[in-house]
Amino acid sequence: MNQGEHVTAKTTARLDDWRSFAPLDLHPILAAALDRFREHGYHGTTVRDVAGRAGVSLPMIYYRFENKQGLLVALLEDAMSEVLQRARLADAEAEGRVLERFSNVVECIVLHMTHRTATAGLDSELRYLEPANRKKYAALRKELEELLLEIVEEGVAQGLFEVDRAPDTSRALLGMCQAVTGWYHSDGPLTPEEIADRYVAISLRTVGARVRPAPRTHGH
Amino acid sequence: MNQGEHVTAKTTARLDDWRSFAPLDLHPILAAALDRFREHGYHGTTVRDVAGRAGVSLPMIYYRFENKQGLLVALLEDAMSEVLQRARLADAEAEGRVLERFSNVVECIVLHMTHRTATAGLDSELRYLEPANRKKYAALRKELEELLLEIVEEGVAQGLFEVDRAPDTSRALLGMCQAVTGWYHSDGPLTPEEIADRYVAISLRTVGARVRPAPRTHGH
DNA sequence: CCTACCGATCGGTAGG
DNA sequence: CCTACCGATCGGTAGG
Repeated sequence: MNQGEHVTAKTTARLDDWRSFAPLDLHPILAAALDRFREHGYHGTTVRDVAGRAGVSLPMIYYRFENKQGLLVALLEDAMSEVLQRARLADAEAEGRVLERFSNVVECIVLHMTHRTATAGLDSELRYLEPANRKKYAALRKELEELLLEIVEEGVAQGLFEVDRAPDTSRALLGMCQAVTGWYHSDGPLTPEEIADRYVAISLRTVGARVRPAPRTHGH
Repeated sequence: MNQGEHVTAKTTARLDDWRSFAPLDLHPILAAALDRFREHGYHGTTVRDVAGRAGVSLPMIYYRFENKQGLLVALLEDAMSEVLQRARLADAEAEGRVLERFSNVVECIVLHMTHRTATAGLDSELRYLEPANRKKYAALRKELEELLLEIVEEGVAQGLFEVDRAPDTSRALLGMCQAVTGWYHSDGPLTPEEIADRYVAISLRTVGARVRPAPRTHGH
């Protein structure tokens, strides 16, 4: 069962600032797989394509990874682990102030969708994961959903937010953020930071936030 | 170049009530293709799979449709045409009352995402369309986006809605609705109508609608 | 509207 | 007996 040293995830570097995004430091094979999956989808990509683009032999892929599925698993889990880690930092930084917790987490998620569009956009390929792999990924995503839900519920409890149903609302918000990967391009008119700010404002309305925080400006 | 009588779209029946959804009356080949595309994706589906499930020979597929791409094109354009047609009816029914126009259109879009989850969920396969086909589909979708945007802008103009940027907000709303196809199941706890109602409420907050008399605590 | 096929390529693995 | 690979090819299947 256990063979060699397959690269699974753990490509993510240590994070100290949840707002800063260094270029993804992926194994060349994963970088190639990501590129092809984004362009042709999981099933539209051949392992030979990946090998060719990575400049390695096809057997090399199977030496480093269990199989084609292993490539998708590594990319998906890497991305989800990273955004989850960032979201927890963003949350913690607010030191319990609900409005700021909410704003930080939404900002962080949208920054992830823009700075990490390629990996974040792989979310739609999740259905091609084998059941065991999907379960692991779903568990990670559920943690993110529950973090946001908990914040929304706390906001309601404190009378700062007004929503009819917190679970529906937080799920809707997450879907709204995820959809950014469908249209964002790094050469578009808006920076990731601008988009994140706008989505924070939109999200605050969605939860019926009573107090509007002073607009944040991004200096240089 | 031109051969036979290819089924393109036009499977949609005439609509008189935008809230009622009859079962999709798809050509058996398209129904089979839809089933396989949903389960394995476009590239994960073989034309032989489709033939087998439809109970026809593989060449029969190519007799009725131009190629594999033609199956996806027909399904995608059919679905988008239908929701667009419904949205226009939903809009017209409000006879210019902005709050109702907005509520109707959002309700209608969410009803589409739930009653038509299979076809609506094919949206993520749009990137596999050849450029010419994608352009046609994108044009249809843009009409829906612009309908919603126009309503949001009118609401702002009339002082009924409060948003920072109408284009961002309406795009975010559409993404929020589209995401419903990712989790909705007909055997879940909520009916399409219940989900639509909840999304209307959420969306009204998102546009800052003065849906009920604002609590007059102090001046604003 | 079927049988019979094609050029090429699929994901994955052999021996060395 | 391990690692990092190679050229060649496996049994089957792809869209047409």
